[in-house]
Amino acid sequence: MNCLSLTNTPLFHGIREDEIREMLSCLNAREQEYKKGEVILRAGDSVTEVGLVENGSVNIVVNFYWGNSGIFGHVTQGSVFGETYAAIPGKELLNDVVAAEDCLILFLDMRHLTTTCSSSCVFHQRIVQNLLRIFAQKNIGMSSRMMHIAPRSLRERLLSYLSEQAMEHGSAQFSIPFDRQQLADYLGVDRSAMSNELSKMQRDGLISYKRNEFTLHEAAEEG
Amino acid sequence: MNCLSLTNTPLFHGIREDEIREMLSCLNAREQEYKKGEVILRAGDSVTEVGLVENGSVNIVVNFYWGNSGIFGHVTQGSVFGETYAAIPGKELLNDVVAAEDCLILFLDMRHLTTTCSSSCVFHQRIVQNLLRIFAQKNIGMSSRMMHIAPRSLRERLLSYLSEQAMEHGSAQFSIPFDRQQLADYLGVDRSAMSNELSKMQRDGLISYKRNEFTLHEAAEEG
DNA sequence: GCAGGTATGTTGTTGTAACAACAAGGAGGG
DNA sequence: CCCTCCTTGTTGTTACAACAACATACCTGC
Repeated sequence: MNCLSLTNTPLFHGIREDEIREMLSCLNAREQEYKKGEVILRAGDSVTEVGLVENGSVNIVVNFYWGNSGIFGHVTQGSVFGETYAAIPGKELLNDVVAAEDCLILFLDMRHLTTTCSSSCVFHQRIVQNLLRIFAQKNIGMSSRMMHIAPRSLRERLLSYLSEQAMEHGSAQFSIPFDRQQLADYLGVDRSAMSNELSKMQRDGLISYKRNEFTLHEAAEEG
Repeated sequence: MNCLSLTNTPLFHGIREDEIREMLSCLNAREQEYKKGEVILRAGDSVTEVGLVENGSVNIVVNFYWGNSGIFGHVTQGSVFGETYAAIPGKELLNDVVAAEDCLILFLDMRHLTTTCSSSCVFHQRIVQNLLRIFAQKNIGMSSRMMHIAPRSLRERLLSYLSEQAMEHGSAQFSIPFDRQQLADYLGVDRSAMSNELSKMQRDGLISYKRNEFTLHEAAEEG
């Protein structure tokens, strides 16, 4: 049933399967199955556990005051949810977590995760580092997206994104991991408007591109 | 010189001043002063330490490919910076950290923070929990802002924000912590356009407000 | 090579939000 | 009280991005 090897999850990365099995009881872990559509966590709950998706996937659902709701995140096999709220004791959950398909969730108590027990301190440390890394990666992802969405104009958003990509690749020439539609969604703009703006930027000599291959040009080339 | 009590910082919260002093050597801590404008961390650096602002404040500065740059964050006394990158070994910093004024920084090695030493395990645990809380709060702040900025239209952004505020206050009537300009900046829109939209929404019967006091109305009231 | 589908680019129209400029309320100080 | 500063609301104009509809390029299986 459980096809997922916990060693390969971000949370247990660096710990052997047999060591994990040993830890689970000490960690006060519990497994629970959910049918598609079942609510796993509800807005208003006080969360003390991290949920690890062993099978299937879950949606993060936000409910608005006027009754409508929207899917704000999707957590797939091997990833965790609820960690943000579990890390702030007493903080009430602001969204629902709903099974996107039939799924199996492993719940781990946050306090047990972060508190060293007598038997396996070294693994606790490892898990803590993994947890911190998970948070940090989420943080980086969100803050760079924020950075790109902050400018008002379409062109500035594109420049901000391409600028960062160039930085990351350490080169003015690179390929991006998105197709046009995905990039548009990421930047929160319309796809065709974006395509349009890209070709204007190319005409203006700022960039050149072919499909996903981009090259950034110098700013002031007019001597 | 050091007017800041470390006990009152989010990182050392819950640990007494004298206990902190004891820990600092064990934590491999070092203090360093910077003059206004000095670069504390530079894009491309590999960061292993968390910086705690004991005095003054620092700016997070992003450099774009075309030479321009922008201030993307401001870290004040008692708060930390660099924690995100220190939590991901090997990850290169994507922005500069610059002294916004003369300042004193306490550097703490991330590995020492998260690795229990023989003498004071209980405080390490506390610090780890504090670190996780710091990350989690940053996460919540960013993801809710992302949520509000995601919609294209001004009205939807306002509804998203007001909806969340109602949730948090547990009531359809509440006051918001922003003035109009701050709210506009937060939502990434123009202030006057927002004021305009707010009055339209009031005319449409969706909400009513007076200054910072808002009341949300039912969606379908036509009976 | 051809057919069908998908991804990308192009164009024109329309709505909406930024912008600018100003009016109307408070709040605080002399 | 008057004056000034600051915040908020209002209006009209303009620029720009969403939208729709279509054209072209690219890919895949046949």
